Amino acid sequence: MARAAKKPAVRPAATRRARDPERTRTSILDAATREFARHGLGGARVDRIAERAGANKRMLYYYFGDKDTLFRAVLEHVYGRIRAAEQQLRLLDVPPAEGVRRLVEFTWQYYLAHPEFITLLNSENLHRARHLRRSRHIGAMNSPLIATLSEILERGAAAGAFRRGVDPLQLYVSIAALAYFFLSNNQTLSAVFGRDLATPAARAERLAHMIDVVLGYLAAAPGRPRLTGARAGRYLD
Amino acid sequence: MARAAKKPAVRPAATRRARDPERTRTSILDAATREFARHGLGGARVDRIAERAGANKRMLYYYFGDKDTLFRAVLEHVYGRIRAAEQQLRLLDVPPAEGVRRLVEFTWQYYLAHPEFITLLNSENLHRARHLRRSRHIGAMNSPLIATLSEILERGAAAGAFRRGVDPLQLYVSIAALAYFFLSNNQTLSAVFGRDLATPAARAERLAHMIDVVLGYLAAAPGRPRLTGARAGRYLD
Amino acid sequence: MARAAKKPAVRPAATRRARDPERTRTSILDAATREFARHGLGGARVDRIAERAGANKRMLYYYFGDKDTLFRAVLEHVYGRIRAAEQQLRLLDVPPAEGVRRLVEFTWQYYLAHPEFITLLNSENLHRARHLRRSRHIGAMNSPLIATLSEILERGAAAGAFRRGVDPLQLYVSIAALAYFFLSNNQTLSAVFGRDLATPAARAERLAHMIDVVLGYLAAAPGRPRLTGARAGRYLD
Amino acid sequence: MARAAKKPAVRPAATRRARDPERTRTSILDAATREFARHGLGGARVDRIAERAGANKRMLYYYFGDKDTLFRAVLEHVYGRIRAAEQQLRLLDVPPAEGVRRLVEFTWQYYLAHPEFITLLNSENLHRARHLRRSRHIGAMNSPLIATLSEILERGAAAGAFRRGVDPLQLYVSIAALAYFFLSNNQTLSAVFGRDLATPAARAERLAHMIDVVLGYLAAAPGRPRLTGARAGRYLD
DNA sequence: TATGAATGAGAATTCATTCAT
DNA sequence: TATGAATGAATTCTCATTCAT
Repeated sequence: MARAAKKPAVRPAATRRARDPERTRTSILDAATREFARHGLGGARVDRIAERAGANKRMLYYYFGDKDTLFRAVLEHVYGRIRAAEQQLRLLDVPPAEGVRRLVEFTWQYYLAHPEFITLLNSENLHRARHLRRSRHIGAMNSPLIATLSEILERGAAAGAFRRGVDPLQLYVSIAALAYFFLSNNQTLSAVFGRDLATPAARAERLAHMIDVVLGYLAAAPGRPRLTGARAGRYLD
Repeated sequence: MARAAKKPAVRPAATRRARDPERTRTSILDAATREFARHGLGGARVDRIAERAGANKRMLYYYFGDKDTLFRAVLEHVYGRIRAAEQQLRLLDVPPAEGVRRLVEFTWQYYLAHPEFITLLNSENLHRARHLRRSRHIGAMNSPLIATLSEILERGAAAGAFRRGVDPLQLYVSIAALAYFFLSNNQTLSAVFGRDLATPAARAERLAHMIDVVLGYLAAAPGRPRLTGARAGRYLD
Repeated sequence: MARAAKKPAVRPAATRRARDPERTRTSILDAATREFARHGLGGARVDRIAERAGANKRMLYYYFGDKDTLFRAVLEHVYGRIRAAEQQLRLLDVPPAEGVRRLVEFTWQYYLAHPEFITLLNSENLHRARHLRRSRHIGAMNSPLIATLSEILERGAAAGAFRRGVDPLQLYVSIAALAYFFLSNNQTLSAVFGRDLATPAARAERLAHMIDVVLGYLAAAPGRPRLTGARAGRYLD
Repeated sequence: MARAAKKPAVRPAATRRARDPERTRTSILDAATREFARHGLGGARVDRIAERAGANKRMLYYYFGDKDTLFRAVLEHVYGRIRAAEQQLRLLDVPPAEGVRRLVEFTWQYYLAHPEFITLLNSENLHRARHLRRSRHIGAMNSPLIATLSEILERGAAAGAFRRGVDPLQLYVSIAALAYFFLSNNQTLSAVFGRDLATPAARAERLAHMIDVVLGYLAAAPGRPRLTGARAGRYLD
């Protein structure tokens, strides 16, 4: 209805966006990943995403519906990438202890190389996993490494190198925790302890420590009294 | 459509807020803590804070200047509370292993009882510790437990119960990490693994596992080759 | 938040719309009739029309130019339909009173069966008949029933059954009014009077009343003093 | 959070809006009445309302919540006005026929003087009385004239001047209908019949006709067979 | 004739913040 | 110290329309 008569669009053909849907979609997704990672869901700006993607803001809604759905797409995207990277690991090709060490190193390096994964997950947790739960791809986000780790633990225990009764899920979570927390909270830790924990040296120390903790725990002499499985009941609130 | 609209405001003088500056300030701070914890800095709403505090929005500016400064005040507040709680611990009154166990339990229980601490820290890290660095009280946020832990580690090593060469800061961070990550990421972990990790049983399991990991690591037989301190250089990027 | 987003569009060639220009045009017109009737001109959405028509949005512009012109086409379409229906009436084949009764009944039933006619007319009146005035078919929208009614009134008066001096246009408008208003305003009347006026019983009552009014008026005893024609001057503002 | 540092507001005190809440509210309501009446709910623009009210757009939300609620407030407002005007009528102070005539004249003149009432009601009916039904004042919108009319009909029937068995609600609706439809649809009727129905003469004619119809109907000789009450069953669909 | 992609100007609504009293 | 009213700049999302193929 005569919505403000169009200007004859004098824009030269060169600056017009190429008709490449896939490319448009991808550039929006990349820009969104970056924006959400940097500012969180609440702080992210749709305008900035569109601008950085070099796309018309309208396209963002055309392809993704709305901001929340776009956020979900971003989550699925980054989960997809970490799962793809995990596929490359060949943890069962080496001795158990080496396999665990590689898993710790991989986890550490992945988080280090993909800081957006950490902040995106934090945002999603702030929102109580609202978007993730709505995702149809959620099943695919469950890491296949749990099964691999289970196998490693069994082999290690069978060889007498590892303690018995370790829950692979708990261990997986702990490995993630040791790396994730240090990086996620790097800024506040550095501020509070008055010590820059982002230097290469500080990082190297951290990785070494993490490996020590994990392997040290797994290798612990069996004779010692220990809390596991059944005895955990003591800690029920 | 449909939202709260101005009602003709006929509040009788009697119900008007008493002129109790301290109480006003405190209720604003509490409401802000809750709001920032729940929605993050970007998602928090000044209006909601004022409303929940039962204070006029203007008061918020009167006492705290602006939203960012209020957020900083909240951070200082929650840090103050955890430090106060830590003061109560008497970790040196018991044997080293017991002291460490108590520290793990304390950390776990504090985070569990104060979920706002976790989300507030996550928000602050998203903002690269911007507010914390501006705080004059930042020195006071450095936990005194590092020193205590250092003493415990020494005693344990001297008694032959603990391994040597453990960096108390790294260990402190690891203990925090094992608890923090599980709780901070509880929602996404539960969603992805299709397993409710917020149940009492799941929590009890986690705590037991954490204690196992920490004590198992510390107790690890010294004879084994291990990566620490000097050898960490291998992990420099 | 949450809306329809682009799905990767993998529609197989087979399901693609056949190249049937007339069918495309018709389905767009039908969808538009429905959309404009339901939401008014301002509330109607071009997207919804295209979607419901199963046509590409571009086609809508190809065939009708723009939203306003499409609205005009819809008006012409519905006017055409009511005129066609009126052609079927054989009001002069029966006695005058019966003819009038049939006209009232027809009017009532047509509006009842075509609620879109009412809301479309309301929309057009809101826009001060802007589209209608631009229509080239506007002449054809003048109901032939005025002439028929004129003939009926004359016959009735000649037979001493009807009063004299009745303006057929005024009567035609009144008959329409009695039916139209009740149906057009059915929702607000029902709400305000706290009585569902859309039930079969309420409708039957209304029709009976309307017939009473019209025939009662026409049959009114002649001797009584009455205001018509010349004396209407009294009501000039 | 440092939302674009405010410009020092160099606006002279004179142009600053007076702190008169009631006046602000009223001017918004008036502007909204006009805008909704002219463009319908869908076509109305919140910006235009604010501008015409001389108020900041934000105030509209401050006082009314959102566009829909504002529309509801407008409806309540105009209903309130017509009910107030009806209160002034003293229909029982004159003979029955004169009372009815006055009611018809009042209805006509009110609609004529308040065209916004008509278009607002049309809009509300387009939206299926959605806003009205949500109104808490809906009870007060039921005209007290129904009761008055009932009394008039009884008196007239007792005096042998009016027919018996007339439903006051139906008659009230018919009176409204005869006036409302002519005015509501004036533009399309004028266009279609190629005759300007907005002239003083056309209006005078219409009013005279309406009075004739209503009084003629009421005065109709009782002996004639007639459809009322019980016999209405014939018209059940 | 048909389609999916793209556009720019709005549209409603929200937000942190300030003013007048 | 406290309050309700007011502000202007965003912010998300929408809409009619056009382009390239």
